[in-house]
Amino acid sequence: MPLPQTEMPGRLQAHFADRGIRMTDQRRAILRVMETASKHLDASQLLRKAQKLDASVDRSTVYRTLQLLKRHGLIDELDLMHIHGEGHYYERKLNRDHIHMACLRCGKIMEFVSDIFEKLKGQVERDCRFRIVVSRLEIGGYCASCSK
Amino acid sequence: MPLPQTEMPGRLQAHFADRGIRMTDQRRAILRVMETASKHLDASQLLRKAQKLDASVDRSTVYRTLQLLKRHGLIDELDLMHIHGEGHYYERKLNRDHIHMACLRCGKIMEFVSDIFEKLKGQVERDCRFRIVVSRLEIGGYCASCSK
DNA sequence: TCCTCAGATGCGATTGATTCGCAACTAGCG
DNA sequence: CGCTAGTTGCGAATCAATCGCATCTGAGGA
Repeated sequence: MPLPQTEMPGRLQAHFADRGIRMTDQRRAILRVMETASKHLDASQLLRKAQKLDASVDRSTVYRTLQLLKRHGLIDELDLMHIHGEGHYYERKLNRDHIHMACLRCGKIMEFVSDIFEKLKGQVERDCRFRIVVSRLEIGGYCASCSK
Repeated sequence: MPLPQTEMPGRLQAHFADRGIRMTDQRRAILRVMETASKHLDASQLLRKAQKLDASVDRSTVYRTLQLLKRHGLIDELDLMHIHGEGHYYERKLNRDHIHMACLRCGKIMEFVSDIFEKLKGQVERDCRFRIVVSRLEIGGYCASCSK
């Protein structure tokens, strides 16, 4: 039997609690959507989904919460090569960075984890004496089925 | 003694001529700015510089020409981690892809060429059977002097 | 050299994403 | 339970980028 929502805060809510960041119904809804989203929500999708949990959530609050999450390094902001317009996409930052590939023909988004990517970041930190906070590798091209 | 402008077209103008793309005074001005820019112009900087060469250049023409250059794979579009707002930056695509690093404190932009990056792209093409057309690796963090 | 017209341009309006200003509201501490 | 700093909703504003359309022009052919 699943615990009631308030007792199953998830990592994002836990992070907020740890830092004494005030929790509101609206933030709870937004964080929950981010926690459970399968992938890559843009601001308006996030708004719609959050409003299903708490109808009072406003667009501004979504943007303000996204900024908060960005500042705390809890989410990554993606462009996905602007395949669907100029907006941004968001996803929870997980332990492992990954590459995003966008097929310019069918629009499919793929992800790829690579040790070589980790090595590359290591090289940048060492050779350029640059302390990496956030990194984003996006690739546009043609997926296997579309390049045939 | 430098040749007159019309006889020194540069690579972008040459590419246009090769493909039979119509050349106009406005495009000549915009291409010339892109050719000679040291780095990373956004659309409004590009507009201002192009208007110094041809006062009639309009904002729309700048955006239309940027689209044309993008479609022909002659320029890369960058975000530079949105350090200075939501707009885009453009630079001529050169033979060698490079990584862009943006210092979150001082705003400095650095570039870095790496064989490991080339290897990583090779891995993606091979392992994911993905034909890469364009790739963009941007890193945000703290440069050597700012991390002290 | 001149004609012609597909393609390019300027201008102003428009879109779409994001941010802001402000008055009202509320979480959470004492 | 009351206080107050932090948060919210709302509507207006901003900013980048695009569009519609009437006008103009590059460059190939007569």
